Amino acid sequence: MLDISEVAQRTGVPASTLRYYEEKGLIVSTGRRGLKRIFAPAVLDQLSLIALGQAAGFSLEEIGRMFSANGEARIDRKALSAKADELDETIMKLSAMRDGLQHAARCRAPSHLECPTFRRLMKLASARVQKDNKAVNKVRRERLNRAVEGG
Amino acid sequence: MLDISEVAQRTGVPASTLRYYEEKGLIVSTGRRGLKRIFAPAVLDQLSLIALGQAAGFSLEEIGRMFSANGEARIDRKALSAKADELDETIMKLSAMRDGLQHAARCRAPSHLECPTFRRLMKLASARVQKDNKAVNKVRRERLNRAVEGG
DNA sequence: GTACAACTTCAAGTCAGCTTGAGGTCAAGG
DNA sequence: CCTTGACCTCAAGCTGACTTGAAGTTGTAC
Repeated sequence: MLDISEVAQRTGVPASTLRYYEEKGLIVSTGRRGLKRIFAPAVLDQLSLIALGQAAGFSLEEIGRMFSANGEARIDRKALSAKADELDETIMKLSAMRDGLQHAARCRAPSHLECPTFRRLMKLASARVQKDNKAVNKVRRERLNRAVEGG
Repeated sequence: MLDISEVAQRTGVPASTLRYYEEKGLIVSTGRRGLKRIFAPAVLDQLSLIALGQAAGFSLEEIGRMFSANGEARIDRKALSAKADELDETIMKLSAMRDGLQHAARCRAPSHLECPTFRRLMKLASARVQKDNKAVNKVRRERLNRAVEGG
């Protein structure tokens, strides 16, 4: 049985975040000693699972829907497979981007704006940047770096 | 010369966003007719460039640093190449994730938590999920979908 | 038995990338 | 000349994932 600071120390997840996750139903504490939360060691696995989900680009809400908060993280295999497919699509798109950027870096056109390949990429990127924009971005790559560091 | 609604219509970027981008120095309007902004057609390219950058996962700030706001978007080839490499790393990591998820979906272990491959993945993902977490996530895949739609 | 460090709750703040709303201006058409 | 609607500004609001701070509680060491 672990107290919150032990969990924090072992996982690198701050205590404030652990409380937040519990509030959101992503993890559970198995009891209290006075006021203080007590966690079962299984929570460590839970947290790894959450980190995995985040690194794969899923929101906490999605992660919450993927598996239960009590130690027994039973993931629906169909859902997992669907997520893998989603990820695969993302990967293919990012690959196209990467290739475009690489081309632009090598390309000898006087300006990227005059490089046909670069323009094609730009066109792709600007196609249908419609409404329904909402939240944010950025952390993802950082989180990924921390998560899978070393490949 | 285009007014803001024409730019909005042609690019799918809302007027409010265009004003926001101008405020942030990502684009420039070439003048005013009365109060109303006037844009040079070059802004359309600018906006494509911004969309491209966002789709590749860069923040507006990074994008701003990569090229100037006036039509002449001269991108440093070295920076481009570096970004491509960054993207490549991201892709490799996401690929590892995808493979892990696929494995977990097929794997016959009673619970994913008992599947060695899945555990290895989790370990990777949870390694060094340290401090310095900040902003958000999520939109990225969506934005990418809009941006590169159709691969 | 008392000090104190470590916990607790709850409300508010942060960040990016925008959107929304109130209230104001002004060029063009009738 | 006057109306109108598209534009303007500025401030505030929104989402997700947390963090921070104030104020209260408490197991443990002395």
